[in-house]
Amino acid sequence: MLANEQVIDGRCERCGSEVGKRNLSQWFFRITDYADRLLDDMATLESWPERVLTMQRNWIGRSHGAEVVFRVDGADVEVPVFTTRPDTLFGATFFVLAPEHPLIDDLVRGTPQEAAVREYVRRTEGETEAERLAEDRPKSGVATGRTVVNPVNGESIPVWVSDYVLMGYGTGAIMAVPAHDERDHAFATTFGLQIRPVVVPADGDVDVSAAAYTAHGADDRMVNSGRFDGRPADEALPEIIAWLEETGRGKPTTAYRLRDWLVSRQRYWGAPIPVVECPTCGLVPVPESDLPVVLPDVRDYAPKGRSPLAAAEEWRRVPCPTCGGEALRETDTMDTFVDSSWYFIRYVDADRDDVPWVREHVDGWLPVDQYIGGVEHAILHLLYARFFTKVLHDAGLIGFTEPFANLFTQGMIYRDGAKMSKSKGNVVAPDDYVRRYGADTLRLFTLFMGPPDQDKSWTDGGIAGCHRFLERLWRLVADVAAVTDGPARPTIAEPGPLPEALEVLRKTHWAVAKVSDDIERRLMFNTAIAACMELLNTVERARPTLADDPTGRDVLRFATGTLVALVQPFAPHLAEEAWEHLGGTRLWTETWPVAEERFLVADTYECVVQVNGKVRDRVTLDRSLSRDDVLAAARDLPKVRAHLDGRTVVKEIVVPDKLVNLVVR
RNA sequence: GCCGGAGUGGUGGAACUGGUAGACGCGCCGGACUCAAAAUCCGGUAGGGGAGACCCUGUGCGGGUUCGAUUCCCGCCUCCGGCACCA
Repeated sequence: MLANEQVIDGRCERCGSEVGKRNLSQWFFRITDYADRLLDDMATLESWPERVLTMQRNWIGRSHGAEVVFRVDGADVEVPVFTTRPDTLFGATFFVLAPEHPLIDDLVRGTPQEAAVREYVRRTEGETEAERLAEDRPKSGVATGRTVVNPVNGESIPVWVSDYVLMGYGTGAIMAVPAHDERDHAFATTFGLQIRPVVVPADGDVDVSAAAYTAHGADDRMVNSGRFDGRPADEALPEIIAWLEETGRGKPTTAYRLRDWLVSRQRYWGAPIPVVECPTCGLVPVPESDLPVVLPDVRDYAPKGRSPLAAAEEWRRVPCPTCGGEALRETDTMDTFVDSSWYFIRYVDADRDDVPWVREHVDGWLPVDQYIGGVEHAILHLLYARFFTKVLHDAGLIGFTEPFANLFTQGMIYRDGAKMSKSKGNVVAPDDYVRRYGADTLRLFTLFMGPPDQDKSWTDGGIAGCHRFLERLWRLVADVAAVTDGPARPTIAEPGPLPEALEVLRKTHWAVAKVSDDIERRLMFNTAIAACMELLNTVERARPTLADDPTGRDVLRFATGTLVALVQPFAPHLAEEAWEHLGGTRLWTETWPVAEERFLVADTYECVVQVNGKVRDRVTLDRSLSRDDVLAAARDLPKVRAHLDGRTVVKEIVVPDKLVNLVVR
């Protein structure tokens, strides 16, 4: 019913009910075939957040090592194991099979241990996932009474069965090296098995009776390892792998933590898996001309351990696409993550009903330039979508191999530790705040709280401040509309005589540049909103003066109209109303304001003057001054002079239009 | 345990490319308006010293590079997130 990724602490990530085990034949996507490409292509995802890439990397969990074949004593059976530490092969003192290992039956049949082993296997099968993964769980296991031969030294070592070995990773069997693996060490200690060190640090022996020696010192040497004795461990490792390969007892291998993607769901809502089961032909895919398979109408949608579709008898019965005989449809439906893995491709051609999409259209629009989603999708949706894209590319259906060129992950909002999300019933109920302050205030505040990629804790405090800002903006608009007229945002050719007019013009153009950049490039809505607040403060301060002058009134209108336009993305309702109040019609059809270069740069700047790196004074200087003039002006400042008195200037640093630093001794 | 991310005032956060630390907001303090309160407006608000002009200290801790470090490098601490019996 669920994929590995959808089980959190042994519970369903959606509904929280306990996950149980049942044997079912189900459908998988072979995502493991793409493990290497999913990993390696991450190098091309330069702008993806590091944490997402890391999570995917961990999830795929590629590790290089070797497969080593052990032969069962007294039987013509070979059991391969996977190890990342072939250099510790000589230290293998026992061997462990996962309880689900298919070989167990044959190994114990008719032996005195058969009953005990079967009992143990039965017990572990009954355990829930949560029980089996519980932390600090004491090791359990049972001896089979059988032995296998260690290929490197011919030694016979006992075979045990234990649930600390997972059937789903590697080969479901391990060579146990208690001297150099913590888990094997714990097991050996529990059952009194031999612990033999084979890799030791250069400075002498290490006590492996208390704990495993798992470090990889650069000077580690081999001991108890036959002809490798005394060799540096890091040199011996590749030699042992080469030797295993030459003698046919092993080979280099790569193992992955990633499992195949279980897509079968025994639910109604989901795309039916388009397969027909025919008594004569077996499993037959539904021909393309009959796709898509559409869900039947059913009375009862509730899952009851088998798919609700199984009850739709008429829908199930179809002629076999191959032989035409009586056959039955597959009744599993697909995981809904399957749909979200390619919806963005379908969006490009959403109104077609003959084909899902036309390649030329899709290649023209995709990959998605900027994808935005929550971090919670880091390893589910985003990994699946990448996988689908590669599969569709390999099938020649699209021309690109990664779906999302740039990824931005927004943080989550928490209150009292619970996340604010659709699926968790919105702990911070927006409705209350919408009722109290309106949707504009809520939206503005949500964006003002901080950078959108960070998690946030909701606090009621600040929202009133955002509401106050919008009220002040509204009052400004009303005041300006009352004392001026003309277009909502007039064109300003010259600032006129008032210094306030120039200041307001500069601030307005500064805000346009800042807000545009914050929205488009930086995705920092909090600082964009702060810039709007600054502009409001400046305009409000200058308002009485500007209102008394004809050009000033134009500037006032211009600044106010611009401010309204800049606020529009964050508070659209109020902005539209305000725009109309200023005499405009539809703000959302206007073009975005553009900052004028001539108002962005002033003739003067405030030069910071440091002595030995410490700020001692500031002075307003003309931009046109030469380096020498700047230095002279700086040195002439009384406060600076006091710090230079009786000392020698050994270095003068001038950062143009910014600061001067005088280094004295 | 492994892997990521982050530590800045009372508080959310800002400082984008190594160049004025604390923008903007909240809170708090003082003032104006008011019979009073609310709302609104004005001023103040990193810490310490000083009557004051000013001075010193300060971006988790300890070092380093640099004329100059919240920003770069090395070593630690703490918190958050992901994975976790993965051989």
